[in-house]
Parts: sequence; C-alpha cells; structure tokens
Amino acid sequence: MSASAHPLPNLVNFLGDTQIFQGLPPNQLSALAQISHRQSYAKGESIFHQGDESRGFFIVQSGRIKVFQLSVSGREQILHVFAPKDHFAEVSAFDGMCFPASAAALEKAVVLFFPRQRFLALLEQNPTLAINMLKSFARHLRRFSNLVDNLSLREVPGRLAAYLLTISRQLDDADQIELTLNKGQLASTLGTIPETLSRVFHRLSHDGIIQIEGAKVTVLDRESLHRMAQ
Amino acid sequence: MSASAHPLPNLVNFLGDTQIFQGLPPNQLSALAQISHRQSYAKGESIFHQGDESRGFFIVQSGRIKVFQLSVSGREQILHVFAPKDHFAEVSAFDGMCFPASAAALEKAVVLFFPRQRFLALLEQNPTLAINMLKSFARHLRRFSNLVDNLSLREVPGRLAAYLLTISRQLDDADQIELTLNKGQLASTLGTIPETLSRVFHRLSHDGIIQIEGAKVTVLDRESLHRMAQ
DNA sequence: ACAAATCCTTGACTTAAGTCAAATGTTCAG
DNA sequence: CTGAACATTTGACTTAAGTCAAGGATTTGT
Repeated sequence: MSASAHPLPNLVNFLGDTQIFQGLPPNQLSALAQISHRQSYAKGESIFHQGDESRGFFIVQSGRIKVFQLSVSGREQILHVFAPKDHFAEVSAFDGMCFPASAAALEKAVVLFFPRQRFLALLEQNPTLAINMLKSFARHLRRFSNLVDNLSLREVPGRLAAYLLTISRQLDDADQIELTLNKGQLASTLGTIPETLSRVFHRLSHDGIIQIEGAKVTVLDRESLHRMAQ
Repeated sequence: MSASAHPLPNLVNFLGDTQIFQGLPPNQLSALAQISHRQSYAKGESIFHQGDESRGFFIVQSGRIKVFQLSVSGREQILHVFAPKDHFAEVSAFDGMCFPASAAALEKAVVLFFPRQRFLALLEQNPTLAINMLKSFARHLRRFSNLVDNLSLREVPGRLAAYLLTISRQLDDADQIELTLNKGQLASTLGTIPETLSRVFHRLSHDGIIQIEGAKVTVLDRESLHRMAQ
C-alpha cells in the first residue's frame, strides 16, 4: 500500500458525488477532503483483515475492492465487490468493533481513507450524513438477506441463474452480458468453488440456456434462467 | 392476529426501555405510545410475508418472533429470533421496500406496531432516534456477516458448536445451558434440517463433548467445542 | 387421563458439491 | 517472443448433508 496527501481540488466534487456524502454542504465536503488519505493498492493486495481493529472507513476512487471472509481451510466467501464511489467498512467505523471481514484489491486500486474519530464527530453533528449512513446500512442489509437466501436455500445453479439475470437487468435486460469478475472470484461470490462453477456453466451451456465465450455470456433462454432462479 | 388500543400508562416506560427508543424525551415516547397498535398473535401465526409491502415496524412486548426465509421446497432459514423489547422489520419501514423475509410468532406473542409514516417523520426530526437506528442496523449487519460465515464456510457441527458456545457465554460461561428453541427451529437457525441436527447432537454426545437431556445441554469438553467452532 | 398432534430420532438411500490431480488456456512481464 | 504464473476445465473420487419413511417420545387440548 502507498499513501499520499492529495493535491486535488476536484476531490470535493468527487466526494459530493458519492452516496455516503451526497447532500453535504461544500464546506463540510472540503473538510472531509482535508482529512482523507489517498491509498494505492496493487492487484491482490490486502487492505485490512478480519479481526483487525477499525481505524476508519474507505471510499473507492478507482479499481474494485472485494470484502470477503475466509474459512479455516482457506475457502473464500466474497460478501461484496465495491466499485468507484462506493464506500466500505463503515459499519466497523461506526460501532468501533473489529472488522467482521477482510478486504483486498481485486485490481490496481486507489481508495480514500477517512479516520474514524473525525468521521464520528461529523456524523454527530450532521443529520444528512446520518441519513445517508442509514440508507447505506439498509442497502447492505438487503444484500445480506439476499445472500443468506442464496447460500442457505438455493443450489449453485439457482445462484448462478439469479446472478446472470441480475447483471442482465442492470444492462436493460440485455441478452449479451459480460462477466466483470473472473470465474474464481465469481465462484467466491456465489459461495462455491471454481470447479463447481465451471461445471454449472457447462451444464447451462449444454442445455442451451446460455452460451459462453470467455467472459461473454449470451442469454439464450431467459425463461429457463428465471425458473432456475425462482 | 388481534389488535387493540392500549390503555396502559406504563407503555411509555416500556418504550423508553427499548434499544430503539431509548434516550428519547418523555413527550416523544408518549407520542409514540399513542400511535402504536397492540397486536396479539397465536403460536405459529404469521405477522407478515416476504414480499409484502411494509406498513411499519414492530417491537416485541411478549413472546418471541422469528424472522425467516423459505425456499421453494419449503425449507426455512431463520434469520433471527426476536425477544421482548427487540424491534424488527425496521429496515423495510425505513427504506419503504418490500419485506425481504417473513415473520411469525414462535409462541403466543404480543407486539407493538408503529406505522411507517409517523415513524419516518419522527426519524427526520430526531437525531437520537437516527443514532439508535444506526446502532440497530450495525448489530444486524454483524449478525448477518456471522450468519454468512456460518452458512458458507462452516459445516453443521461447527455451526452448532459455535451456537452452544455463544449461549454458554451469555450465561457467564456456564456449562449447563438450556436450549430456548426447539430442535426444529434450532435447525432452521443453523441452516440445516432436524434430521441432520439430531445426528450432529448425537455425534457430539457420543464423543463426550456434550451431554443432552431434552433441552438441557451440558458442556463436557469446551476445548473440543472451541476447536470445532474454530 | 387420553387421544391427537407435534416433535425428535434413526435407518437406508440419494445427491449436490467439495477434493485432488492433471491437462489445457490465457496473460503478462521481461 | 517466451516462459512463468495464473486461470479454467475435466475427470475420478469422496463426503456432508439432504430426502424419505418409520417409529418413539413428548406435549397439548379437552
């Protein structure tokens, strides 16, 4: 990891455009810009580990960050992948307890770090920020609820089908979609391993439900996908 | 379900003693008491269904409530069991989206219902309430994070071991603990089915790690339990 | 107290998905 | 361009845990 002060004047614009800080007055945004630290990470580099004490939270400026848990045997469950403008680890910054998960860069990435104490001070005096935080927590909770549903009550083909449909929906129900995670990371996201994911992809493809070519997936039979995803 | 106005004057005391409303001034507490509706449910009775539109949130007055998801085939995953003074379904009340899970009474129960709009109005003008909500969301998020870890990265024996240790810890590391859920509901909580749970209990018991007698469990070998739970 | 209902356990069996190993593709730095 | 590192696939095998069915055990309402 490398850190540096940021000379940027348009950092304030960037911050005002994030979900967590949107609606804050310019003076508070520039105060935030002042207290933030820019950190760069190489692909695969760790940002924090499960169990570490929280010293603040992060906003992604570029690249993507995975937040994940590891089993004793080393299997990984990705909880979420954060993209530019997303923030992460704000729960630990808020409640002051240890990180319940680890974070690492999926690719070369730059994040802004906000120290906990300053953030808490701001939170106390700023209702807008509190509401933004509540919205953020609510989104996370829904995501988790969905993840639990997937992990506990669906099988891998159903999870993959739901995943593909979600991506497709984000692209206006496009039939041609492109996987933005490699298959290993996608397996981790779906709560399985690459071998199993590979076999499920093969099955869907063999059954004429999708067509795959590297990271490009074409939805051939949306009906079946829906049925599989329930 | 049966509903009634509540003539109670000490309802205000009760509300002031809940996590969600603690710290609110008496006048707001009595305003809240005014707008709440008392609802009684029989054992097993449904309170709301996954997918329903939220019309408010709840505080448990007596009895316990389970919040759960169902698979297509009818398997149940309990997300959490709420006890008196706990509130639930506040996420949907906050964000206005559908319930991501269902709720039902585990036993004869009385809950207080708070209509969404009034609650939101109060939330806007009351920073204390917003902070309480944030704390509540943070607790839920940690619980979920733990649940995902269990479901995705541990096997059933590990989940049960962790569960037993958690209960024991809540009782000052007592060796004698009492299960407060029947085994079917415990299975749902641990993301498995009664048959499997029964077999795992048998195994732990056979291996001299615990001793079971109905709902009474004695921890015989805490070390082993810890090892199993990691 | 008794029957009905529910809960719990056990056995035999099936199956989804994990493990291990090896082969094949792909990417990227030097 | 080339080989090392990484990603993906495939096969053979194992295993955790689910299904189905039946029999006890407990609880509950009348």
